[in-house]
Amino acid sequence: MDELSLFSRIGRTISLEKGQSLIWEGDQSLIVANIVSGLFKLTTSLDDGREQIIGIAYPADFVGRPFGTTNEYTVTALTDARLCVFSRTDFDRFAPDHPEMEHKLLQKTLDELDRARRWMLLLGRKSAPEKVATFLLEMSQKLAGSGCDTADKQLNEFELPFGRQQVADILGLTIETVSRQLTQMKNSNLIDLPDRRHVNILEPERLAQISSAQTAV
Amino acid sequence: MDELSLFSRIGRTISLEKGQSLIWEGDQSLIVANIVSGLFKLTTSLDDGREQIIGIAYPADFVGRPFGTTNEYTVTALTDARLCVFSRTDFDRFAPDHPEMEHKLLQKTLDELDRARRWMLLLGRKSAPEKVATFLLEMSQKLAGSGCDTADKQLNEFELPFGRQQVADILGLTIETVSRQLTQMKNSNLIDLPDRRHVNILEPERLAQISSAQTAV
DNA sequence: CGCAAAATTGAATAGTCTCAAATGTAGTGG
DNA sequence: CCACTACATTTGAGACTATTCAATTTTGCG
Repeated sequence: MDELSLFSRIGRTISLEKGQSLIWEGDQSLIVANIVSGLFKLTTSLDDGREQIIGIAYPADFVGRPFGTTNEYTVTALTDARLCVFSRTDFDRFAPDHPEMEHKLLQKTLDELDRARRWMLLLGRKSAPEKVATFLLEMSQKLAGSGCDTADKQLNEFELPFGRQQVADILGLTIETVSRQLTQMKNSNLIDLPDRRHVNILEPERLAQISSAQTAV
Repeated sequence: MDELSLFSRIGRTISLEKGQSLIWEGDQSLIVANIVSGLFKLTTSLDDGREQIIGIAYPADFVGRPFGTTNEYTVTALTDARLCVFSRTDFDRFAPDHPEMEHKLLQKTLDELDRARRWMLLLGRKSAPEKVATFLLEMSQKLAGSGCDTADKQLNEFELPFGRQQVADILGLTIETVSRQLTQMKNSNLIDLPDRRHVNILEPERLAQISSAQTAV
């Protein structure tokens, strides 16, 4: 990310408080940004308020729509956060002259596309128990990657960075269904829920079975 | 696409018959390809056979996973088709030296990501009637873009390149539900279905209302 | 402690799916 | 040209899952 640090000079660092939005769906694409710290949700909504979380952005992730005129989604801070913001036109001019940066952005975008498409299978074809199980396993893997406590590939005890409604918006369910599935899993001793933000996976294998993981051939 | 034609020399053109697959989910990513002619579906499946179509690829589209080891989805021809195929390792070596090509690929990938995310809203939050209405409008727009008959922005009479089961796999519904929604729309005189592959949109505005299109602010 | 927000629980409903049967369509060979 | 077959689609009835709406409980915070 050498060139990115070079590029950083034409950007400016800003802070956002939890709940504030950086970009709105439907607005003109005026800025792009690199996340320095904090967690963001990317969302689209329907007129009547139904909302779908279409992505989560972590530190080092890139948000905004370069080379395009319109933002297709809203970007909102889930925690207090800091970003390095660039004007989109500056970025669009700068990028073609810095192929190494574009290459990295391409790789990130390809990864994001794979993730989005994997999630489409969940949204279109999985049942509520399958959705919740998949979500919990995915979170345990993602949060393990950040390397908090152990160097394990999976962390069975972790803090959820989302409220129940947000989990529902990620899975395409209602908050009530998410709640019911979680308590049911707790009652089956698959997981423990010490408080509403913490999850403890007691039986990862059984949870994986429930999640209908694709056959790793 | 000048550099692409240069690149084409290290690729070879192949033909696929309707129904044949070029790439399998879970397999190693050995090839990437440019579509010359024909239509493809990108799919992921669960163990028990449930399938989700996560994308459609048209001529000039790029398929396969560069800069990665595993294919996350299956690529299958929906019609007889021709492609220009490259070994992934060749492509991966070639690409970083051809920033203009990478730039175009980045733009395509960003567009794909936007489309995938828009579809996540449909899969996660829309009802069956909304899904079918959205699908019909999207198809009429996409097929109008190819410029068959008129230069209109929307073509109200068109041929569906999918069977009912494929429509179901695109929308995350069952074939029966798709069928019921279509006949219901036909009975309401919203659309006409001359034969099972042709659709005629009689009332685009009313269909747009049903589709719960996002507010274009 | 008391309040507002978040989460859980319950009962009833609606919507989609499942399973089964009937109908329609395209392609083949007589 | 027609009958026959295989396959795709439609239709129907019933079951079941997730939603809706309402009420209750829990949590975090001033």
